[in-house]
Amino acid sequence: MSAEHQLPDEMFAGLDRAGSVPLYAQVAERIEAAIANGTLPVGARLENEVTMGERFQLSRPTMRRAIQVLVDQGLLVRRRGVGTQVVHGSITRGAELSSLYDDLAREQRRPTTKILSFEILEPTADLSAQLGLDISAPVLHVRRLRSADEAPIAVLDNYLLDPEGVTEEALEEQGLYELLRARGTTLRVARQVVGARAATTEESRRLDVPPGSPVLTLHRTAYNDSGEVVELGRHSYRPDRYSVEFTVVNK
Amino acid sequence: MSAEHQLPDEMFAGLDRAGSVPLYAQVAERIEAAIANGTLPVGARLENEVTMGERFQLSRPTMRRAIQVLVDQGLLVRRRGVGTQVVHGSITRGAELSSLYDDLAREQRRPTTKILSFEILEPTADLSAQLGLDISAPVLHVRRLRSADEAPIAVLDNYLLDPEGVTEEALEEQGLYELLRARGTTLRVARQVVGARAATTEESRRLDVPPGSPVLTLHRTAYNDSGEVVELGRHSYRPDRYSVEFTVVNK
DNA sequence: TAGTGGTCTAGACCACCTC
DNA sequence: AGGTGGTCTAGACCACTAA
Repeated sequence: MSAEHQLPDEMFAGLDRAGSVPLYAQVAERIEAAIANGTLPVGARLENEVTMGERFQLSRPTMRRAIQVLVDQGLLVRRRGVGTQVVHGSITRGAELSSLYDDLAREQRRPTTKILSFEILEPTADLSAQLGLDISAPVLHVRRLRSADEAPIAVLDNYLLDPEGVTEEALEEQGLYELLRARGTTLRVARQVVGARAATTEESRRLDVPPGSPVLTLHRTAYNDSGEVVELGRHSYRPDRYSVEFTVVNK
Repeated sequence: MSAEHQLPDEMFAGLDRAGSVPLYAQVAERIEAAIANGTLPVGARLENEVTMGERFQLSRPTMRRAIQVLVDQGLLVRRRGVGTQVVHGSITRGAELSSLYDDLAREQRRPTTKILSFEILEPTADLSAQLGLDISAPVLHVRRLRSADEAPIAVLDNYLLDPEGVTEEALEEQGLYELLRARGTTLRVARQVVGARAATTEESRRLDVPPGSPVLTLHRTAYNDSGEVVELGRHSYRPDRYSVEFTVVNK
């Protein structure tokens, strides 16, 4: 049906085999760039993976892995016996394990944070019940107001199971997740639930919306690379200023 | 730190090498089951991949692939030099490319559907603008009310770019996605945006909630395995009865 | 029938972490 | 130093699609 799309030779030259970036990642980047800049238009059918592997001077498994990265991102679709094609429509990144602060910074807006409260909670049965988690040591609870370009966006409640190294001053400056990275805590997995409800009176005041108007809620449980819970998020967003976007791929 | 967890020999026996289910998928299923039934408790460290591969009589790449499936699902975390561990906390599946109907059926509730409207829309500039897509052929628009156990859950607006084979009667019986599968349309990728807003007057009547109360909205664009748009969804959920859940993995 | 992607093997070498 | 996962190779055979 659709003709095969030939890519220029330049694209296949000069992979860095010595550096620390894996070859499959370098190749995936190049193909993604080709899609982004129109070299590979939407709907185009790519050369087959064997030929592309030869042009990159890569083995077939490595070439396949590069393509798979983009399939998992929802940029390409593959069919046995047919080929690989670029998905139609604008390219949007899926949900990432980043914070709202990172999201806004990426979009070139000026995010600001105001700390509303900053306190250590003692481990009680009540707290465990409220968080749905067995709490056995003091927990840091932070409530913040996140704005962009002076406009309020979200009220963020976060519970840190290990408060070490997190200060009120640092939080004013950078995102919580950036702070955790700096501390050596790596977040590997997060489970998120998105819902909606009416704003509480405090939320309506903070977000400058009428009492009882809708807010978008996001509950997040984040795990470190040992699989332990390190952080809980309970966030409320102004729905006219924020929404949650993600891509789903059928395997 | 944490001791290695030994798995019973039975678990490694009897893979089906002749059937159509890939070996890596069979192995992933077994490990997932072991996590689900407590054979592999949360936080447990697995044997290393080489040993497990030998016990399954699999090559290392195949064993790795099986493990990677579960890492991508957020069930396992891996660290070089350390090992593979089970993530703490309850196991929840990530967002899948399924419909609300499928979700409810999986949870053993009795989903019902009432068709509110069923019409073919002619391709006009207005429609293209409304859907944010270039519409050049007639489109099927369906509005449905989805309930479970008699309680209304969602108002579903769907736009099918190729209406062939979809009838009002069939939609009463089965989910839209099931119907599309039966027609030979496979949905491969979907981009989704979750938001919130106040219910319209119709929504408040249909969902039996006060006018202006919050609804959770989900916009979905679904693509077939040629990467073409096949369906658009514009859904409004009663937020006390539905939320969107997904897992994010940092790579 | 020819061409495509999907699966699987049996190695190799390396980077990283812990002791 | 020893053990872990991460990357890469060079093949093989198969399932599916389209002409």
